[in-house]
Amino acid sequence: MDALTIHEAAEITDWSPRMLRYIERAGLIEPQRSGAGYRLYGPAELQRLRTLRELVTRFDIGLGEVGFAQRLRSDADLAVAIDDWLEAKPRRPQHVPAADWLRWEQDKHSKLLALAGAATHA
Amino acid sequence: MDALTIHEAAEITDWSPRMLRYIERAGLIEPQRSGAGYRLYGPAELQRLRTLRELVTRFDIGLGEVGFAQRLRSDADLAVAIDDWLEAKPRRPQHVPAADWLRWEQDKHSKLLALAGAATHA
DNA sequence: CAAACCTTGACACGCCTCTGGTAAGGTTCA
DNA sequence: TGAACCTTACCAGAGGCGTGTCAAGGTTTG
Repeated sequence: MDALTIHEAAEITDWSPRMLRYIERAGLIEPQRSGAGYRLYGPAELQRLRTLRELVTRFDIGLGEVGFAQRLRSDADLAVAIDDWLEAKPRRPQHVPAADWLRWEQDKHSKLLALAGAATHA
Repeated sequence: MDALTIHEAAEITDWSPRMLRYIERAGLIEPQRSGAGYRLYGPAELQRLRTLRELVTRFDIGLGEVGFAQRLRSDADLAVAIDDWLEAKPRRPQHVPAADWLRWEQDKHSKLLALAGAATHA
């Protein structure tokens, strides 16, 4: 059998068995199960566990962050909504050509100005 | 003067003054300051506050998430690293026999398996 | 069969987030 | 000047995260 049990996987990836279950519950790494329900970690999962550790320590992020990034790529509505909101910052992204930026910015403004107008009192 | 104080801005955006300060500390919306240090919210900030509220309630996310998305677009290294990790997700097609899958995995992660190889026992 | 695994569920603890307060002190303006 | 704002800096409390541990019970295997 080319798969490790949770304790074995934990040992060689330097996580604890507890954390392996936690990572699974976070939807990050979901190993196969044996007939009796035992978790079975194959080479791919082991590698992913190692790189996950490197990822979170290198950038000092949490598993929740990684899960959110995962959600971001599976939920297009969310990705678009957040991107729009961040884009609306009064800072011009460097990778957008000036002409495109301007036209896009005008579109956006026309939509928002109707709502924003009422707020300018003193 | 075309700018609101924190209490005024809070009232019309349906946040609390406390949360406006919190949102600022989270790096999401940083209003101008008056000479004496008073926060001054202009139309752009007010609109951004409203859309922020809609964003977090619609998708049930936290300010931390929005801040993380912001970090994601300003830190290319982070974005690439997370994207790579998510891309490497092992989706094992059910119709592929185990032996083929294993070889495919080895091709894909050939250099990584050198590290993982020691683990395949049991 | 018994040891040594595995499973889920729960309690616990420290730290962070979100949100509301309050206190001590500076600013604005009638 | 005094009321009514504003500022920062704390305390507080519920809830989530990261982690360990323990209990009750199923599985595997010598």
